[in-house]
Amino acid sequence: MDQLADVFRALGEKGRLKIIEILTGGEKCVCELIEEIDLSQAAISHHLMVLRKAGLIKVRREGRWGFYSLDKEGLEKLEVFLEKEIFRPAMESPEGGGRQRPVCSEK
Amino acid sequence: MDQLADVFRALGEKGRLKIIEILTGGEKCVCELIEEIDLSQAAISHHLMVLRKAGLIKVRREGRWGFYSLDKEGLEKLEVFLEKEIFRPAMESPEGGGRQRPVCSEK
DNA sequence: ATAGTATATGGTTAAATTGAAATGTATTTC
DNA sequence: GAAATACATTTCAATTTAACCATATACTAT
Repeated sequence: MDQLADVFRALGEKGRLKIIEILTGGEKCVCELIEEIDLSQAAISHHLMVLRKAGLIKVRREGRWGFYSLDKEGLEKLEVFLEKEIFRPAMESPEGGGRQRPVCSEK
Repeated sequence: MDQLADVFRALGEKGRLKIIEILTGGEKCVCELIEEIDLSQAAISHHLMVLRKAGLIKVRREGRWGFYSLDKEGLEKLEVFLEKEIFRPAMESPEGGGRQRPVCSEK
């Protein structure tokens, strides 16, 4: 449940979100990311690391190149959690508890 | 697209995630959150502000009390974005681009 | 071996975030 | 009106994070 916060924190940055979006188009080489994103190579490399630690992407190394792609397993875990624990309960929860006085007033 | 990062950043903290989870049970008074979460009143108040700015929760004020609940509209926007822009494309993207050599090697 | 290319990593610094404490502000109760 | 309650806001120190630069590694080509 603490890992989950890491996942969201990883997504909570413009550059990293951009990386994820690009990778929805399929596997990409680091050099392509560098071309498409206006950040230094070092910064992108760092962001890739953060996303990888969060379980959102994975690498395949081929010689001196690194090919990154979405980690479908990690994303699916996220999707399931969000649906089951957040979105569905949220939509089903009553619209306004309707209370006039809270619990704290009852002591 | 920059707001979106704010939403994720808001979710990327244990305490705030906990608040969201509690609120999936329906509207709650601040005092209830204070009882259930092991953080100072000030910290919780601050987290509530962050979540509110991100459009994830909303307040209803009743006298001196504040009742917080999930912002269904904001959550639905998030859900739609994730499904359309991330999860679905991710699942449909080819498993491994299969390239042996990247774009950068072609110059 | 040498040089070059692609990427990762470590050090540094600035900025953002966190939480605690104190204080401020309504609102209610007496 | 005074005291108490519920909560928000400000201030500050500690921690975390992002970006840059320089350097390191890993592989390739010569």
